[in-house]
Amino acid sequence: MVGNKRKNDWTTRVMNCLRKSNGPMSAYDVLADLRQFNPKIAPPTVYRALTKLSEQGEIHRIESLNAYIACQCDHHSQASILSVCDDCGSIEESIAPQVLKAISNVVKKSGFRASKQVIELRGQCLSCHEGSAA
Amino acid sequence: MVGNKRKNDWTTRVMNCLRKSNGPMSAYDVLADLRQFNPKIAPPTVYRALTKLSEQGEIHRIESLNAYIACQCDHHSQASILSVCDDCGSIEESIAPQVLKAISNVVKKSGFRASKQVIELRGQCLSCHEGSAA
DNA sequence: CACAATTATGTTATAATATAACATTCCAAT
DNA sequence: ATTGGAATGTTATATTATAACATAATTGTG
Repeated sequence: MVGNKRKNDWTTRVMNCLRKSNGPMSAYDVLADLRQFNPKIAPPTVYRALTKLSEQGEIHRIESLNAYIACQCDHHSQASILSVCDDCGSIEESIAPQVLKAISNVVKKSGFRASKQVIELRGQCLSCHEGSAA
Repeated sequence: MVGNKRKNDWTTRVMNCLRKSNGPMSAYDVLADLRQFNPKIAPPTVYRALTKLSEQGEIHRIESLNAYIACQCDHHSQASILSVCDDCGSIEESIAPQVLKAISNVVKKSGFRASKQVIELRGQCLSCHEGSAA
């Protein structure tokens, strides 16, 4: 085969699973879902797929939730802000060039070389706070 | 008692433990350390203390490491950038008003209300990359 | 092709992180 | 002293993740 891709492998199935999901899934949520294809599938298979997809920027690991979500934009491999609604669990992904710029301005001073950025917001989405007292 | 503080409780001991540490500690690292005061101490005690200290801004939970570190600045409760060196494990904390501003500009548009920001960088600190090919 | 080398996948077991649920103690207010 | 609430202790278990090794598929080379 020419590329490094194969049809119907677990990586593809994990990707499909996350795309079908309305929200973030834990690795074990994904595992449960994949049992439909093979009831004997084990955690390492899922984690390997999640790692690969994450490296490729096709999914995001939400560090503050220990959960995973399909990248919602086309800017794979570009850092984004993940806004997690603590009420409804929805995730919003924002492309954030201004934030990346601001971050690079800050760490430039100290000489730190970032290979990865984690930017997550926890709070309430618009529809969960509008009309409420909070 | 007047305030809500007590001397020599576990919260204080956890705080001291993290302050003495050179770097981030896992909850179980802290647990092991606290066994010197009471060999029978159990995880919930440590997690309760970590939660309380975290809410007060006296320590930071590093989400991408599942570890904890004493706040290194005096700006408790203000979001900061945590730069994690993947080579030596050191953590650098930067106060980041520009970043907070940039983030607020981004999410303002969508109506998301952030109650907490997680901003973490993974990479190499200055002393770990200077003089190296990378 | 035969074979070795490499990479991917499967499998078993266990490590590491975190919390639920309930019991007990402490202490303040009545 | 009693009660009510908060903090702490205790037991058990849930959740997340990886180590270590086995097997199979793929590729490169003579």
